[in-house]
Amino acid sequence: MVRVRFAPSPTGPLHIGGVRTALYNYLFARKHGGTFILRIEDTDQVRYVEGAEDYIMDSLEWCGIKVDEGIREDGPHGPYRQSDRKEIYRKYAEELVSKGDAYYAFDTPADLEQLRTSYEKRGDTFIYNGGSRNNLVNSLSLPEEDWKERISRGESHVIRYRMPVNEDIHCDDLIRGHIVVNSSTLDDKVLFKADGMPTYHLANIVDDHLMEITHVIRGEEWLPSLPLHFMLYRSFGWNAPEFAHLPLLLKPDGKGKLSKRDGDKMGFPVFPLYWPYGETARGYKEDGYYPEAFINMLALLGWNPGTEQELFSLQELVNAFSIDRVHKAGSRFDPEKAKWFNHQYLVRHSDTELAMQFREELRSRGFHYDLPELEELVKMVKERISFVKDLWTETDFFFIAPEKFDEEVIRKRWKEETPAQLAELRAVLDGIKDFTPAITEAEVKNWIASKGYNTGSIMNALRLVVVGASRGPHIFDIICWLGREKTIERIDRGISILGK
RNA sequence: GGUCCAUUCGUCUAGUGGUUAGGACGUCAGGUUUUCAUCCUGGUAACAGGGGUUCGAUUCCCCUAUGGACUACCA
Repeated sequence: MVRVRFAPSPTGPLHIGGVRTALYNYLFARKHGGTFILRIEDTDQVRYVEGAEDYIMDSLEWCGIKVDEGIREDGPHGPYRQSDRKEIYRKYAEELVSKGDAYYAFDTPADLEQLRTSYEKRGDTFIYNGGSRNNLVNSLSLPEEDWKERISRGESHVIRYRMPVNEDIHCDDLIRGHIVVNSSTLDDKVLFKADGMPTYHLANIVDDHLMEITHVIRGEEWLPSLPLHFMLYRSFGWNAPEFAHLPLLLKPDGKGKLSKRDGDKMGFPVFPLYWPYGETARGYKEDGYYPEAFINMLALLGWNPGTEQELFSLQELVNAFSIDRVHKAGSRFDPEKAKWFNHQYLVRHSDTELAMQFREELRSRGFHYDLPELEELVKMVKERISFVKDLWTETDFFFIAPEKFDEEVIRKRWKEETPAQLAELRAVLDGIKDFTPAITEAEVKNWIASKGYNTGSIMNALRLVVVGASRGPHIFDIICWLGREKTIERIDRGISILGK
């Protein structure tokens, strides 16, 4: 039975890299008929941010990633928040001490900091491990009655893992294969902090064991601690789960991990939802992305099915997903492709649905229209937009007669004879009984031909007075949607403003 | 600095010893649309470098380079 977990830390808004990690865990669980668990790792009391926990859960919900066991849904392995599990960790740390695989250390952070800088000055690196622990203040270097006295006195202390000396640690990763690290390059990591909380390393291993996690799928930033985690499982005598370390999401340009700064700089969100606290951040949802498009885009960043299919529903992703098709190298995030995905999903939405959303937007702008009219509009422009909000920018001139007229177009299209021709056209339009695109187009073209006018100059001048610029759908679709009256109004207005 | 991981078009990637190195995004050109866009067609563009192994390496091994992660009583 597959059991996986997504274990974020509530230190701020959930980054899209985190969303992808959650997604891959979810896909893997669903693919194998397993369970997807959300565990909140809030053992750092200092970095805890109010609201982050709800943000994480709301984000997953928006994405359609359903949690099977977690804070909101509860489950048989709770609680699912580490601060609520506080009581269980100390005894595991003590268990390791009694086994001789961990020890008490009394060095203060200030002492260690000083050591680090003095080593650095000499060009050395300070490592708290088998090479140095005997010269430091801990239960391995101190006489037994001394360190026992310190503990009973309540002296501040931590519990550190006793990393073996010069032993090759062999680990396996589902994505990266076999990895060997010599234990002497590793340090005696703190497992239990002086504040009574476990560190990530301890809490993570204990909870994964207690929650019967079978596969740990997490970001590549955890790869360096994989040997430690292997050792912890060994010390506890537990079977280790399978591990898979996902490649990182990189900046679209330049170097390094994708960060909030990149989004701000290049104009795209780095978070799924709007983050309302402190330094606010925009979200994909509020930017107008469909969750399906967002998820689809994210899924293909670092994984692919080996076929040429690019558009996947969540269910299709579940069916196609496999961990061994996850790419090894980090992937640069491409905001342009994200837009393309959204466009693909937008055009697949029905005209009616888009029209309903558009109607809401128009209402907020003070315009009230019926659905069928708006559906006509949607039909005209949906192919050329990526977001629902683009409906307005593409069709604003349908609702507001142009205030300004494009200078470039005026220069090219507004000739001496234009006002007179448009006045004639006005009369022609006025005489058309059935004001539909097909009939209007035919009548107007007949008139142009009979007069020997130049089609291009008439059509473009008409577009100029109706739209104000050289853009928009087919001109006859535009004027027929507007109706005869408004079209004529705009012609009159254009002639009076642009004159001759 | 140390440890570990990675390296195919600008970007996401396919490819597991013999391919004209394929697709998508972007970009460019042509066609369509007497607007703009869409759409269609086509083009551009990649195996980081050097050694091996092999009849033959993008593919296997080593070195170098480059990039990345980690190096906290943070996760």
